[in-house]
Amino acid sequence: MGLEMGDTHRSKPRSRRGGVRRDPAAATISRVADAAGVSRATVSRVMNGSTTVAPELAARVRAAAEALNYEPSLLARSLALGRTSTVSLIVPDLANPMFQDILRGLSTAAGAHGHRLMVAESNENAEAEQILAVEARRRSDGLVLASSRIPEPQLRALHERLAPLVLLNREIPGTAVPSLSVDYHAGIRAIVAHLLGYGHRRLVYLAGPPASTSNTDRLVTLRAEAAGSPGFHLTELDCGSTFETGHAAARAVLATGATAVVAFNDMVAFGALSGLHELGVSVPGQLSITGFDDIPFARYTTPPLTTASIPKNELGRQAWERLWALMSGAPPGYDARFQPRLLVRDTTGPVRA
Amino acid sequence: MGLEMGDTHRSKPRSRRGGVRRDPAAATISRVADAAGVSRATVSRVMNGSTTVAPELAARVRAAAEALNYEPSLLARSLALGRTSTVSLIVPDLANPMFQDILRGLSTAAGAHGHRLMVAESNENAEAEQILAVEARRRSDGLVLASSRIPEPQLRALHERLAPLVLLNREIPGTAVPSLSVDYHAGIRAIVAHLLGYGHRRLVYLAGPPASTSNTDRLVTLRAEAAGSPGFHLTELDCGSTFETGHAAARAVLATGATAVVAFNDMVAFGALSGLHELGVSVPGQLSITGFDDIPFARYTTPPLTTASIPKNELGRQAWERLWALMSGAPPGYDARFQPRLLVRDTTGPVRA
DNA sequence: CGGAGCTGAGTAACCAGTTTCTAACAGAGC
DNA sequence: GCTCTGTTAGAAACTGGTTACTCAGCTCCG
Repeated sequence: MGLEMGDTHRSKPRSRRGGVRRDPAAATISRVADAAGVSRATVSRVMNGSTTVAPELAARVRAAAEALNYEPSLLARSLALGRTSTVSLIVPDLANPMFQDILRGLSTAAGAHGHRLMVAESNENAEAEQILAVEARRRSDGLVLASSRIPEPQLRALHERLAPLVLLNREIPGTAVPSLSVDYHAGIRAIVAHLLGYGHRRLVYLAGPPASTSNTDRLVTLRAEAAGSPGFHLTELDCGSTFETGHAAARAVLATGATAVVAFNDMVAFGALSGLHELGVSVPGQLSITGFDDIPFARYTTPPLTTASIPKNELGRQAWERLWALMSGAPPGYDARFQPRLLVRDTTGPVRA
Repeated sequence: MGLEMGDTHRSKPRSRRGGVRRDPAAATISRVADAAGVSRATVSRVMNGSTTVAPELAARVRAAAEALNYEPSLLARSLALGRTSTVSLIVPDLANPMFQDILRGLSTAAGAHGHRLMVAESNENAEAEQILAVEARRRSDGLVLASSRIPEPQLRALHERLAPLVLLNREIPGTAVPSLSVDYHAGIRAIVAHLLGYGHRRLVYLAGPPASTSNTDRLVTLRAEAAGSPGFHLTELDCGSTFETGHAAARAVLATGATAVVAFNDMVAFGALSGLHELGVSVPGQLSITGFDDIPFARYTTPPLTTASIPKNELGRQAWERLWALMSGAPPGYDARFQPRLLVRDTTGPVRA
């Protein structure tokens, strides 16, 4: 049975009046309906697998769609359905492998539920992040903010516009916004205990971006530990979150006279390691270094990096679960705070006698 | 002048009949129009900065929009305008910093023209990439495929559906699809010349993903060089494109008896460097290693990596230019093939006597 | 043989915007 | 004072889909 170019149900002649200049050859549902000699409703039913269409009619519609290379407009579909089947993730720095693992976990979980992930990067810029967040949210059904740098007051003012919203490594106290985080306090305590155990008493902290709340967490704990242990001396050095900043800090680190370096994260630790190596400093002989996150290459540095591992993939996966619950009206799970696991590798050792 | 909750132009009562369950409190253009006592057309004009609205009316509309927290639906807007002001980028592996630089260049350039970038990752999977490409393209106004792993026949069959399309490190001969690429042949020749200059004659190539055309390019050139230089012996080792695969190849590299390693890219080189170090091999004393791409941390490895640098940011920026030309009907620029620049750092040295 | 029940497909309302056309009104010119 | 013209804003068509409602036609049963 061939295609009948039936006239019966032709939609009213398109006068192209209020229209927009647009590809006139583009296949739309109306064109397919005309070609198959059925109504738009029937085409829609066939395309969506409704069973209430006679097999022979359905075949004709499918043939027409095929012949015209028809693909339903996702835009129109989303508008009609009121959902895009898309969720967004915003991260401060895509270059940080930590966020990539989160991204993968989220993307995979979302994909398994038929949702696509859109990713945007704020480049550590809180202003840009706010704009991005609002816009990304408007184009999708839900939003995940990872390590948001948006200051608390703005975030608090914004969170209703962003819902359904899930936060990673961030929370808004007093609201119901689901939050998944890492216990940086515990991680830092483990690192400090490890270093103290090796006899280190003079530590230097390479601080991350000031807008990072997880940086604040680390700092608070370090100061508390320093205050609580007699003989423990802590120096703080403003650094950043990248190789470059870590590398650039090497000389300043040496100047502090510290015997161990607690870096904001693995990238900074790696940069510092490289910088110190260039200065002829042996690690861990002269100086111990720790990172944080356990990004993939941490175990391949020379020497392999002692760091605190966090469940990045799991953060992404559970972020999806919370978001999905929110979107489908179910109660989201309880907030979770993951405990980092100290991985002792070879950048830490006994303090030099 | 306050808000008049005028009734005059109220749109016909919404019977919620054909409708979808949806947030009934959501601010729409109709609601704003009602609140301001004007028509939807007027609200639209005000929101888009049309000057043909009386200032006092415009103010009333703005006040109403403000009061209702109105934000135009990007979906509806895109549908009506026939454009989304969004472009998509698909990469095989977001974890590769090389793609991040491309991403940044593209994102920045697109942003400067009021366009947003959506990113998706194919995980080196050609099947997934095809699906992603089609879907991403349908949600945006244009598409950039970076180092596409889609086999030539499929890509050729697909390229019209994907237009406007720009390819990075890939081309479809005989079509008008703009393509920006890196001259891997030249890069490899430079690397080989450098190694031969140091006296190396036995080289091993750590091959990248088989689906990567740039891997094929490298391989072709290496074989040609080997065939053309008497005494030049080449071994090929299947590897991959990540730290892990490079690391895992270390033992096999040693077994070849080669004096120099040409790695597919910097990540593989880094992994191999780490693996060799663990085996007690000194670089470049016993073995020289080269990478490719010059990703940010290449200069921070121990020792810093000799590699071929490519203009990643520029690839992204020019990809936008080509795409923008395509979208606005202008002639895209000529295809360009960028010449890598050899960066001699410290992982290469004279062959051991 | 007629009415109830079921099935299948069309009609039209709807999503939330933009834009063309048109009508009302005001001011200018004769 | 009347017509012509220019502005302004509303009505309605349009983007491309989905779906509630309706109705025609068939089957089945009393």
